[in-house]
Amino acid sequence: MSVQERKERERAQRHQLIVATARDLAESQGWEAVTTRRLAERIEYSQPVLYSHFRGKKEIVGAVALEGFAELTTAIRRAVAEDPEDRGAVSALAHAYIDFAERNPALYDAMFLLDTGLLFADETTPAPLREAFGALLETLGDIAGDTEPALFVEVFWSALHGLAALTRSGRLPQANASRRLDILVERLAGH
Amino acid sequence: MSVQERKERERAQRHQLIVATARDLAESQGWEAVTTRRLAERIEYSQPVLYSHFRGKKEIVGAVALEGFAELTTAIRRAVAEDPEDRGAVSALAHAYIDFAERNPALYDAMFLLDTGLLFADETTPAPLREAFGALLETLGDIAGDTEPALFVEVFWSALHGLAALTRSGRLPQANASRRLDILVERLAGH
DNA sequence: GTACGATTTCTAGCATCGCTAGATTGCGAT
DNA sequence: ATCGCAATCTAGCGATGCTAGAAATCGTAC
Repeated sequence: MSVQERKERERAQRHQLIVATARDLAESQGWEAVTTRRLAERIEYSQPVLYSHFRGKKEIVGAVALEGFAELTTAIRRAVAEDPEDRGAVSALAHAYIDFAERNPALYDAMFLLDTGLLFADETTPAPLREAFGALLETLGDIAGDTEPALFVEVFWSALHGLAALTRSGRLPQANASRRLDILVERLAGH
Repeated sequence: MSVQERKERERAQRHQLIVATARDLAESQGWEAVTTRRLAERIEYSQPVLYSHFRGKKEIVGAVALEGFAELTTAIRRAVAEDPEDRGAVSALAHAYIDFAERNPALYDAMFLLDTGLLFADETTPAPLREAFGALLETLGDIAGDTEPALFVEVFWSALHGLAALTRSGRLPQANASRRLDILVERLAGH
């Protein structure tokens, strides 16, 4: 049975190669440059191979997004751990979120902008998504006051996403991005 | 010179027909269904005619977006006028914004999601965009407190957009949308 | 070592996309 | 009625995502 195991291992490796290549390409030239032909050329296989791993391009973007959620979770947890005070933690979380979006624009797009078919708040929601939401809940739940924690987290997250999305698309000027974030945190977390 | 005038009038009419058709098509079947071929067929002209009015598809989407900004402005102003009390006005504005996004999803996408090449906060920013921002500023400026009004408005707007965008893309459940909005308004406007 | 059989991979192609060059038409001016 | 210009169309280019069917590869059995 060793042969089959090797094949599976190689398959898994190639699967990961596709995801990593798509991410690389997206981060360096934007998602519009991630075409099945370019992707196939980069991994040194023909296009149909992609379809033996993924249902289509959408699912490849989804796989990249999943990586993103895992990384966002650790980025948030790390930032909060460095500043565990209530108010400081919230601010650290917010800045970590925005930093993440700024440093991985294509990854962020895959997670929150592009259509990946990934289901959020649902029974079939992939673990990394739940985990990321959990990371937010851990620190933001404390300052929810009398509002339902999950709902408050969704609101906070939405506000962060709004800033990230509008800034990224050039609809908000790059300047004062940090001041905007501070205003938001003060109002949402304040007393 | 009446001939030339008639031609210009007809041209302007056709220009508007293209925009209206693109918007119709987008609102009824999504922007991915708005192709130059389908658009040309609907207006009963060949594709190249589109390019005698617009530089390309992007500019057509931009023209639709411009309509959206004008309509958003009146929607906000009307909502605020109906409830001019400070706190009520802010809540009315927020609900009007979210209602607008929900009722005109494709239009909203053109304004805030798709790449239209429209420049925001810039000298060359089209009037309807400035006007929309102005409408926000009129009511939100009052509750900015000691923070710079323009900056506060940007933050408020971002938060609204975050809610709208995540809800629209299915990343936030449809349920409780109104409660989320109330939480947001209370935290941003309250104190 | 060789030949078979199944799995893997590739070649080639489809329909569709945004966009454009060059032919063709139609219309106002003479 | 005819000419010339402007408006419009036909036809096509290089891409896109995706797939059917041919070709090659590789483990297995003799």
